[in-house]
Amino acid sequence: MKKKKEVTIYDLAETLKYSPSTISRALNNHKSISQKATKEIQATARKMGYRPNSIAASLRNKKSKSIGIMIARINRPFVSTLISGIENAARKAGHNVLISQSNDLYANEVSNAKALYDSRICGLIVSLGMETKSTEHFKPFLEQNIPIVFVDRVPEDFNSYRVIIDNYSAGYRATKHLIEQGCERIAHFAGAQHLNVYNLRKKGYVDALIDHGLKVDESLIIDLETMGFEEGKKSTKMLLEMDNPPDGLFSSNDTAAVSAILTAKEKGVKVPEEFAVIGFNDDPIASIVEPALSTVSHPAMKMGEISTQRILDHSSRNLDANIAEITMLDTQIIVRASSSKKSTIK
Amino acid sequence: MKKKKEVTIYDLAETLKYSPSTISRALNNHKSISQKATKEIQATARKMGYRPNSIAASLRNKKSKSIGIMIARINRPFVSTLISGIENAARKAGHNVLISQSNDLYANEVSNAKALYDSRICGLIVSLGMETKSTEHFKPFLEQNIPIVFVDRVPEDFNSYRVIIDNYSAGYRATKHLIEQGCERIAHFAGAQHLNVYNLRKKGYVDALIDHGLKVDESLIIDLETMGFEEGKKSTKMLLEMDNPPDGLFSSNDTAAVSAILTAKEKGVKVPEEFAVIGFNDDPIASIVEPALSTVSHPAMKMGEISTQRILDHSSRNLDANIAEITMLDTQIIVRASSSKKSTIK
DNA sequence: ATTGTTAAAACAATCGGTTGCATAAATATA
DNA sequence: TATATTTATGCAACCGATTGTTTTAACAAT
Repeated sequence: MKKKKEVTIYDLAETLKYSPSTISRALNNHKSISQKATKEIQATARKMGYRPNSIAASLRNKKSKSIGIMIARINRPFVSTLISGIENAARKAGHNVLISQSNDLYANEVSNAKALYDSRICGLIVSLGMETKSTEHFKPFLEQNIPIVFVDRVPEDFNSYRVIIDNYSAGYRATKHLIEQGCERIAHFAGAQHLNVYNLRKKGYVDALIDHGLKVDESLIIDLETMGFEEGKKSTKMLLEMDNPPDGLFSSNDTAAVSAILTAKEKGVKVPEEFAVIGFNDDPIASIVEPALSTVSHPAMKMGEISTQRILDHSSRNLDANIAEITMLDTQIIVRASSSKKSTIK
Repeated sequence: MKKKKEVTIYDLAETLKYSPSTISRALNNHKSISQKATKEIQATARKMGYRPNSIAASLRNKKSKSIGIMIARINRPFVSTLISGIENAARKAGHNVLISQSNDLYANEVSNAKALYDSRICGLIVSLGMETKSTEHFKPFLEQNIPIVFVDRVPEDFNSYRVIIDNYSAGYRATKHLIEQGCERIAHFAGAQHLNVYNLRKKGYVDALIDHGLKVDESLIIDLETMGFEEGKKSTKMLLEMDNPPDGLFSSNDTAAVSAILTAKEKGVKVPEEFAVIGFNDDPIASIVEPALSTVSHPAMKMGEISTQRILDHSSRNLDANIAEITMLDTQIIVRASSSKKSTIK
């Protein structure tokens, strides 16, 4: 219960017979303070165990050095890696990282936005939840010129920074890869279509089929709601029990893709020979499942770093938050055994 | 660049002809303010778009409503789930969560501790990094009566809250399980021995062998430094190429256990018949590998929630941080195919 | 009508830095 | 030597909420 008294700039001022303003400036290496005084003050600060109170500074500056994160769930490989990238970059720049997760509930997203706003974060990084269709709750940030960076799952209609991958191209290339492996009836696990990531992947898939002279069969396209394991399993069963089952599958995530592989094997359908599969994300499970899952890799860590950079730049250059700078990153098709009908890539 | 002016309690005071103190009390539902005034003030606050400035409150209260987290790496299944649990519980209580990762570097851990301290967090949740042997950098928190909760990887010599699992018992039971399945020469992948989690698991392993009349062969115990995939692979090869190879393996994490399974299969060694394997953590890869990996499950989410609760309780009941309350949670042996030599559990 | 009691609201200090402006001291210029 | 200029430091207001201590008002008791 006895707390050691904190050392403040006032204590330093008294000890050193300087004014608090001089102490403050010296600690911040302000040029208008003499070398001698600066050195002396910093040395004494260290000696006396001075620790800056960043809350006080934030209040005065009307802005904290904290970056807020809003995501649906932290414990997803992609998301946790994204956060890791954000944290690394932020920490290096002397910023803190505040996280909040919505658990995919819109109401939580709204209240988290409020909480982060009240914390006077200097920037916000968001990947939308499944339920989110409105973006009203982000407006207050722009009104205070607090930059928002949308990552991966971005809204269509909101003017701000975006750090994304080319989902259309990724979907197109993943599908093309299956076609090149000789697939002729390719199914697709599509996610919730109001989320642009899933929507664009599906578009890429459809266009790839068309461009290669394959017909688009709506019965092979399944909009999985959660893209979860059980859902994938059920849909795979359904697909494989069709009169004219597919010989390939492009799943918009790895979880569903892995469940498809396991389900196919259970049913005695050979992967990739009779059923080639490619997923999306390159989660750890992708390299463990047998046959190993071909997939599309996301530069998650890099996306986090870039998002942070956007915010830091915005703050330091005093930009207007009401802009729309889009950063689109490359994805990579990772070919593993689950789709290798022709080559003998393991 | 044009920012909308923030509404403060002073604006409300002026509009409503009340003093700022009355406004503040009314907004906090203080009993000394009349029902009528409280209602009127809260209504106007809403109408005028008032948002509390939690920074100002923190400064005045000398304490923020933020819980700090220090971990080695965010993008690990156990850690991200732990954080998820912390965040859920904290958010529910109106607290923010500040994260920091050390990437397993001691220097980072020290500087992150400083940064969090400067942010005047109201509590700290820590899982130690691989390199950490000293705990000096945590002392300042206790001096300010800021509670520290160590989770999972806890120090031996630091008096504070701990939320842990019974690693000794888990190690003992995991090993016993292999013995019951008929294993007679059981190897062990042990982690860095200065970390108590690995140390205790090893102790449990050793004692289980002894208690069941098996001899402890030091050549079967390998202290993997990072417990990573490649390291596991190399060590598994080494083990299986011994003159008298082991017929079972208890690995202190799933990553190394999975690599062992894959390596054994590559070498034509049958799992579990010739080489039964059990891991630790119940990562997603454990259920995907074939044969599915038996393992020990951690209640990661719950550990996060409990840790948060410790901090909230501490703050609300104004306790002394210099105490050592230990919460030990149960683990569960999850039996899957990789260790099922006898039964036919899938 | 006077004093006592209670309820409601105001006053003013405080938290710990930051910063525009004023002032003092030191140096340069005329 | 007097004045202009530069350099270094101090003064004081400010950020926005909180809270112990009055003060004021309203009502009850005598």
